[in-house]
Amino acid sequence: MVLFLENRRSNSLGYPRVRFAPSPTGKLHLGSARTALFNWLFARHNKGKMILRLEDTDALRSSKDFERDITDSLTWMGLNWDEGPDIGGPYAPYRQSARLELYRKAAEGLLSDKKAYRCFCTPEELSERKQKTIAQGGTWRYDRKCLHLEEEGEKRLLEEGKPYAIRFLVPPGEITVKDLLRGDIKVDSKEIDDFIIVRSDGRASFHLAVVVDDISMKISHVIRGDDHLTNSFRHVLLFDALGSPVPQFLHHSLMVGVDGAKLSKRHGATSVSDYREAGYLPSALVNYLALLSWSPGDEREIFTLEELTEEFDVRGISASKAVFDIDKLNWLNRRHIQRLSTKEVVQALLPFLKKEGKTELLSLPEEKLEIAVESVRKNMQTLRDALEPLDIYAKPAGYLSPQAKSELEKTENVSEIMEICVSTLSSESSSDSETAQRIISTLRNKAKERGWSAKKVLWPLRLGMTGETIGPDLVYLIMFWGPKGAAERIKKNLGPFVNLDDKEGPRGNSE
RNA sequence: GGCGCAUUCGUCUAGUCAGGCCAAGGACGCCGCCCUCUCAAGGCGGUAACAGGGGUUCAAAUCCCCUAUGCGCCA
Repeated sequence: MVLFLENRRSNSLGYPRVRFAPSPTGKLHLGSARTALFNWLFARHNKGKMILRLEDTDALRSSKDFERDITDSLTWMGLNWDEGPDIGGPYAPYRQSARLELYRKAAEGLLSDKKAYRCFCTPEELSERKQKTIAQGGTWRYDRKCLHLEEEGEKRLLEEGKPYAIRFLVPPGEITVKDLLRGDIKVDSKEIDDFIIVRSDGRASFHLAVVVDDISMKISHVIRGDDHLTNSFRHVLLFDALGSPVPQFLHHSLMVGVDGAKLSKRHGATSVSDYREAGYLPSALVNYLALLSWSPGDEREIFTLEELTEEFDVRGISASKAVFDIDKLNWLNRRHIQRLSTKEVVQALLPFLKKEGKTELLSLPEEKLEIAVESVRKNMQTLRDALEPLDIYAKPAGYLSPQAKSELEKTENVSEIMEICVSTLSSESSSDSETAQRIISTLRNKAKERGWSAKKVLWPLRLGMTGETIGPDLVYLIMFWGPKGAAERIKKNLGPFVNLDDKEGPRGNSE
């Protein structure tokens, strides 16, 4: 992407100040999380400050639960903030519901400076005039009917208590948004309506509130989604009208679903907490979100938050939309799980084991649980992927799945083979990895002596020990149960199938 | 409807600012092979793209113009 970097600081503090300003009207969305990440990386890389501001003026849709989900999710991802509603800061308060007075004052100031005016048009009147204009083939803009109200007329309407909105008087000329990714974006102000800054119910519009907050919180860089690009024209106007320098903008692309539409519920899980519960590591999610639209410029793909902080550069951000691809996230999650030690994987897994009520596994001695986890971790894409495979260690002996049974029925010399397995296992007693490996190679040799393939012995061994056709590597199974324990399991699982207590098996003792 | 932004393999992207190193590189996915007691994992290999059209130039994915498409915002 072409560069449009400027060193000019837009605040007077000499260090960058960025903000993440979610509305607590839903759980933290992946798209918002990506915006938060870009802000955070920008702040941390440039030794600036990250501000969390809650845009909670919509009392009906905002809730404390959502607020908690947002802060918990950010914290989980490792994205902290230097100022915010919970920790305060020099520009408090950090929630818009506590800043209404500021917006009211700003609106009054604009009104008395003649940079804004009262509009008494009702939605019905507006819609009627709009329809008419369109029917005549025109392009509708607010017609400034109320800008031209006689003083007397306005006074009368006010006295009557007629509700009014406050509109910003858009000055003529060209408006420029300076964007770090896209350069100078210009538009003729004729294209911009005299937009509403205070609604008829007295609430400040999004535009007014954001700009007033960004000014008073001395925000130097506004990093947000592409969907705000054309809103920024209005914001530039407001910064000017309020006598403030305009911050540097960066509008990153939107994250969309496979169908190209903005990522939403119908694409499946969309909140950070959904992914947390689905067994994704925060480091993997962060890595994935960063890699969507950002590239270090070389071929590296696996990054920790620390590495990203070090490497992050807005020049690496792409301006085009990014399709959310669960396959790549899965792959990255796998890689991040692989980077952990087995002890760390166990730790990450504990909440899931508890939640799923895996009490047999939770009551295992630490080293047994570690062997179990070690044996399944290479097949894990998500933490949840460990749950089902681990069940094999929780099941008591005395069971043969239909598939395992049918496999054993197909096996020739099954009694002889099982007898070899049991006697080999019984001759060892240590549960360490070397012993387990030695048992396997002994069995391989014994197969070879008889002119058999290794599979001829090892496959029935698996079936006999686990009662299942699929499961972890044999070495881990032997380590987990111990050689003697493994032999016992074979006897119990195969009890009704072959008589192993009888030293003279059906085919006789071949050793 | 107006305005704005975007457009390289199915997907994420490198390359575009400083035209030749690009018969376009990497990664995910997919396919195949190897490994192998199972399921996998892993290793190796393959597949596949400069939206279209004009121009500028000795040379264009890269510069200019037009068109198309997608998305966003405002109503």
